[in-house]
Amino acid sequence: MPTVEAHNPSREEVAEALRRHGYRVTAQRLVVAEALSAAGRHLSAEEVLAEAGERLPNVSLPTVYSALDALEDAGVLRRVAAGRGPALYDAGAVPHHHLVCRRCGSVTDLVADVRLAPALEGAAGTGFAPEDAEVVVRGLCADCRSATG
Amino acid sequence: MPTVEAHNPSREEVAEALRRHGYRVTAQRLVVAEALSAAGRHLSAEEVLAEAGERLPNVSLPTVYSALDALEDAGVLRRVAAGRGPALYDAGAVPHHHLVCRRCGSVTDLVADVRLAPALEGAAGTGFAPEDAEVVVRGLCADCRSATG
DNA sequence: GTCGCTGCAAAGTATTTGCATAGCC
DNA sequence: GGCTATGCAAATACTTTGCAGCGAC
Repeated sequence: MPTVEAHNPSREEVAEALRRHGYRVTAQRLVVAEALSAAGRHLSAEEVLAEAGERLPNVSLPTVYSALDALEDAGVLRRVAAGRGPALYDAGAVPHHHLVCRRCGSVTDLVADVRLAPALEGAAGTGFAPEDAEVVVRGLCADCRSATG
Repeated sequence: MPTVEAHNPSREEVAEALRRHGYRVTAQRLVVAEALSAAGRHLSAEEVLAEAGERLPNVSLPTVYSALDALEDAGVLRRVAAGRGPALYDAGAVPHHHLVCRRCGSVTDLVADVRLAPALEGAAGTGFAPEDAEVVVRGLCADCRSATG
């Protein structure tokens, strides 16, 4: 159950975004985007492969990585700044915040109303071209907190 | 030139923090903390090894990782949520924000006044024990912007 | 004196690259 | 039809683990 309601872009919208950024539209890329949307949570490349593999045979891990790169560049999904372990991908086009556990590396969504405009303006002032911003809260998740005190 | 003035904790303060968290104080750990402070920017484990190696002979990469783990747990430094490539470490005890380039993975500091209290409160409400929070702005750095349009 | 930390080597995991073929535009 | 993306295999990059000896407490 996702903490944030995502828009879940349609195949058309994904295809459109890919074309607009100069990428070709392939079945693999659409399936990868769809698998991530359907999951409704953060998935690693390997988990994406498992999901996508059920919808399309003979999908390989390198292809998943390649598709994730293209989709990220097209703005359809984003790579989540995880702690340790494999990188996680997030289907949401809706920006939201993340809770990262310092101990186990888990990443969960957080809904909070934070005014990020000052950060975006400050970024633009340094020559950086900001695209989106999120708050990353680091600490201990409920499980790790009760386990280690 | 660091964008944020760090406090650069003394050896005593680092030793104190290690002891308080149940870690032993070793020359390697002090040197790793010192190398990171002296650099005044984000370093990868390998870069830390290069810096530390000049101050202490026979320091190995696994020891650097081990020292970084202990120091992070003791709150002396933090692992920066980087994009691609090796993880970066930040000596600053002072929380600040980061600009992450989606293209080249560079991470630079950002000074901005953002009210993070709502995020911390929201996190605490879910059972998560927040320790610190930062804003991560994603986009294209000046170099990548001019290179690819 | 005990137990954790280091150094070295080696393994393990995550991600990228090379090359021939298939498929989008 | 040209040129990019795929699939497979192999390589690379990063980080962790195992074990014997040293050193902090």
